[in-house]
Amino acid sequence: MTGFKSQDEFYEAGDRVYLPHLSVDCVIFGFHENSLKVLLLKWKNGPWCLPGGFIKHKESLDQSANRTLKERTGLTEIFLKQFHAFGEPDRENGKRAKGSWIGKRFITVGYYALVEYSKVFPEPDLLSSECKWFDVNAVPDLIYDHNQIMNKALETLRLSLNDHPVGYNLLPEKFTMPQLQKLYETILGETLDRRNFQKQMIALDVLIRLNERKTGGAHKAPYLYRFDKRKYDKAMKQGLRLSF
Amino acid sequence: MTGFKSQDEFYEAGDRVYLPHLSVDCVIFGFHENSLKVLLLKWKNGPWCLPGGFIKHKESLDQSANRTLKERTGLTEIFLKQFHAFGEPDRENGKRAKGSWIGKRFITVGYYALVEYSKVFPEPDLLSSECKWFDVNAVPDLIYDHNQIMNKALETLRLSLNDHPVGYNLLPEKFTMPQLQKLYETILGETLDRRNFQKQMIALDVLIRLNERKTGGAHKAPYLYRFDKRKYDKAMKQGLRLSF
DNA sequence: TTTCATTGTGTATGATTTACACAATAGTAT
DNA sequence: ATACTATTGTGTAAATCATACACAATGAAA
Repeated sequence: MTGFKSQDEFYEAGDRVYLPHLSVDCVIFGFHENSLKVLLLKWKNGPWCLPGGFIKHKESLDQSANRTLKERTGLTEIFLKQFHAFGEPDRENGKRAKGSWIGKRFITVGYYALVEYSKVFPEPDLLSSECKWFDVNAVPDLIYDHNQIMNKALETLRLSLNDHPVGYNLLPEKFTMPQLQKLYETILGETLDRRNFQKQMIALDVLIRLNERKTGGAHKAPYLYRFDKRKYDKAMKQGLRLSF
Repeated sequence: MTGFKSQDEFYEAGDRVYLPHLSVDCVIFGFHENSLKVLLLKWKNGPWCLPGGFIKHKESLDQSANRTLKERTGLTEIFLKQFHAFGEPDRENGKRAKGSWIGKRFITVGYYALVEYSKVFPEPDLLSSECKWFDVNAVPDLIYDHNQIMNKALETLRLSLNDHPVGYNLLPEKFTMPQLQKLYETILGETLDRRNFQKQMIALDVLIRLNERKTGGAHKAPYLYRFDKRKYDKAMKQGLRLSF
């Protein structure tokens, strides 16, 4: 909602800047304390919703989604992927502001993002009072069809796990094997064998084990790893194939 | 373009019926004479393009795509799947009709369909003079970004082959194992081992071998098969897993 | 110093995938 | 009629991959 000073101004004049009937919504995933999180916004005096935005007249869908993401998280150059367009005519039942351009029917294009939790500083937008992380298993009732959109994003993420080693996008630079495994287990919603998991990850040949261990935990200190960017990019181009 | 009597009327008054800035485009795949085909339209005095349509004010995206498909092929209840939305601001460079609603920028939602070639009777629309099948390997230069849209559809189809036994949608009711294999080979763009292919297909347990053979070929007559709808549907629900 | 939860590591078994060859047959050519 | 040719139908062995599983080492906390 760049360029608007107030909510009223946005309601009245948004259609000079944005295409009518079209929006993007972002399902922003992060990983923290062994659980998968999603970033949500709370409307002023209203329900929670996915962070979204509109499409400027000379802007691509991807640019619009990136802009939304930057405004909510401060992040640029992050993993962002379109996954589905939602266009039921009644998807926004109960919409207010009937008269305004924004009260009209909207088709929304869903994107999901994978971000490093610790690098995000959630920022509400003009219309919202709060912006914060929720555990994906404890998402409240969202506005319109936003629960459905979120679930579809999660499903897409699950299905694409085997082609995209998501650790690279969701974990901090240095991480442990148990952390990486928890990430997979959280996304898949099932537990995995520790030894077999490690074997497969090592076999991908995109990880470097550092000569450091993560201390501070109450037990045996695990090794730290990082991704080998060169090998990672090469593997991505060829298309990975995992089997969980 | 239901309801319009002429091209002029459609150009002038389309925006009373359709949402602005939004369209759907359909990549309709068929299989004939051992090659994968795609159905294209030719604009009057213009280039070839994908069959597309617009979204009525109270219509969902899926309904709009289904309507387009029905109008071009006569078919209903066919396999139709949304795969991507295309929204570059310059994707329609060189567009005519600048003044009209239709001359404005459009975001298009891509669908691909799998249809039985022999059941289709291609019908041009108001704006086009021809509607016919092209081999996917011999598609002409299409308007705007339609080549890109088609390629993305093909890529999506390839990636989803292992979850959707496409034979059911693309082949006639009775077909031979070599036909089914050719279909897979054509979509994947690689050859497969004959015995291993058959083994996997049989193992899916969705095929019934008939006590008939296909005669007329110059060589040994192959058995005919058909899908066992019950088992097929059941297998679909559980999610297939092939490995080509 | 003991305890406890967690980490690091290898092998054997079963399942899956791949590679591969020869006899039967339906038309075609002679 | 006969031989020819391209294509079909079929099974097994080897290699690869996925799975199941246990014990010693360690770091912090008690």
